[in-house]
Amino acid sequence: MNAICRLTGLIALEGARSRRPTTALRSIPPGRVLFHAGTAATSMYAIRRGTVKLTRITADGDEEIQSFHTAGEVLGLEGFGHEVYAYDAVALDSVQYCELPLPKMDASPTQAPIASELVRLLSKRFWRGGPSRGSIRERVIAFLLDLSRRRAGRGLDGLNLKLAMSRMEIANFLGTRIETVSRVLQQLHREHAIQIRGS
Amino acid sequence: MNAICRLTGLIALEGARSRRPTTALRSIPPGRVLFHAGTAATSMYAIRRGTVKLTRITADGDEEIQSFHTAGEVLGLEGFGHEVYAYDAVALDSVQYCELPLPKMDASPTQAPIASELVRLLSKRFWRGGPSRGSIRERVIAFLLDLSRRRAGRGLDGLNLKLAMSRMEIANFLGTRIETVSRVLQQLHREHAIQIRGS
DNA sequence: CGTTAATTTGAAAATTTTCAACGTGCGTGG
DNA sequence: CCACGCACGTTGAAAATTTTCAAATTAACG
Repeated sequence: MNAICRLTGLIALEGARSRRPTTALRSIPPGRVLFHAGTAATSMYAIRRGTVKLTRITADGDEEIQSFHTAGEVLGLEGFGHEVYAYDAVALDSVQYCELPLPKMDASPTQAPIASELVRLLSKRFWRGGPSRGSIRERVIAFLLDLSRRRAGRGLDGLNLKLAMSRMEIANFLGTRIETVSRVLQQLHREHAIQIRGS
Repeated sequence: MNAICRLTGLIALEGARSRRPTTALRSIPPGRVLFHAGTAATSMYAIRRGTVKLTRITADGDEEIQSFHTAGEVLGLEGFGHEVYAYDAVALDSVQYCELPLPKMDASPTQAPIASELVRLLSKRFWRGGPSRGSIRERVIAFLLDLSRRRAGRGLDGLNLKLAMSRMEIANFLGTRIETVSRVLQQLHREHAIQIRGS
C-alpha cells in the first residue's frame, strides 16, 4: 500500500494545482464493473477490499481472464499508453476501491514524481507473471500458492484462502476446463495437501 | 521506433547534463547475453536488429522463456521498480542493439519527459500478452500470427518469417513439447496453411 | 421448501506426452 | 574431400493427461 499512498498524495497535490477532483472511495457489489475495456482511461483504481478480475473478450467472442487482484493493487494503468483501458475490470465480490484520476502525462515538471511512481508500479507487474506452465495440477498449485503468498505478503493468513472466483473463472484463467480444476482440487484435498470448506 | 527515438533523444539530453555516457551501438553473436536476471539494472536495451529472448530459471531449475523480441522493442524496463533485471536477455541470432543508460528515477524535473515516455512504453506491454491459451494447435497458430503481425507492423513482409528460435524454444514458450510443435507445424504445412523452408 | 446454478464424479473420446528411432545439416579432424 | 559425431528436427506408437458428455450432488436463494 505504500506506493499507492505516495502516489495518491502526489496526485492529490497535482489535483489541487489543476482543480481536478482527486480521489473518491467507492463500493460496488459482485458482478459490477469498475471500468470497461476500450473506454477512455481517465482514472486508475486502487483496490481497498475484495477481488477484481481483469478480463477481455477474445476475437472469437469468449471471455479470457487475464488476472485477479485484491486489496493493495492498482488497476487501469495500461490505459496510459493507449488512452483506453485494455481490460474489463469486474468485481468478484463486494469491492471497495479508490478512483484516482489519471493525470494527463504531458511531461510537465510537476508530474515528474508521479510519473516516477507510476513507472515503479508498472514495472512491478512484470515480476508477477500470468498463469504458470506445466500440467494442470502444477498450474492449480501455482495458482493457490500465488494467492496464498499475495495474502501473506499483506500480513494476512496465507493458509486460509477464501476464493472469490468460481471454478469456471479459475479454469478460464488457467486455460483448462472446470471439471479438471475440480478434479485437481479434490485430488489435493484427498492427499491432505489442502482442505476444502464450503463452496 | 518513434518512441525510442524520442526517448533516446531525451536521455542523451539528460546524459549531457549529468556527464554520463549516453548511448552505444553494440553487436553480439547468437547465444550471448545482453543482461542477466538479478544484476543491477543500469541500462535499457533498444533492439535494432535480430531477435532476443527473455528467459528466467524457475525454482525447479529449468528455463522458462517469457517472450521474444525483435527490432524496435526496448528491454530491461522491468529493472526500474526493483533495481535489478527480472530476466536474462539472450540473443537468438546476431543482434544489434543500443544500450541506453537508465536514468536514476529521482523525480528531478528534468526527467519528467523521460518518465512520461517510459510509462508509455511500459504500458504498451500489457497489450501484448504472453502465449495464448487453448489447444497447442491454436497456440502455435497464435504464435506465428503474432510474429507475422509484429513484422508487418514494422512495414516488413509478414508472410515470410525467419524463425530465429529453435523448436525447443518455441515449445518452451508455448508450454508444450518440441515434438508437439513439430507435429503441428508439419500438419499446418500439409494443410497448405503454411510453407516450411529449410530449418 | 423448491428451483436453479454451481460443483463434483464417472467413463469414453481426444489430445498431448513420452520414449525410441530415424533423418539431415554442419563442422571437425583425419 | 570425406567420415564421423553431434545437435536439431521429424516421425511413429504406446502411455498419460485432459476434454467431453452425462449424470449425480451440493450449495444458493427466493
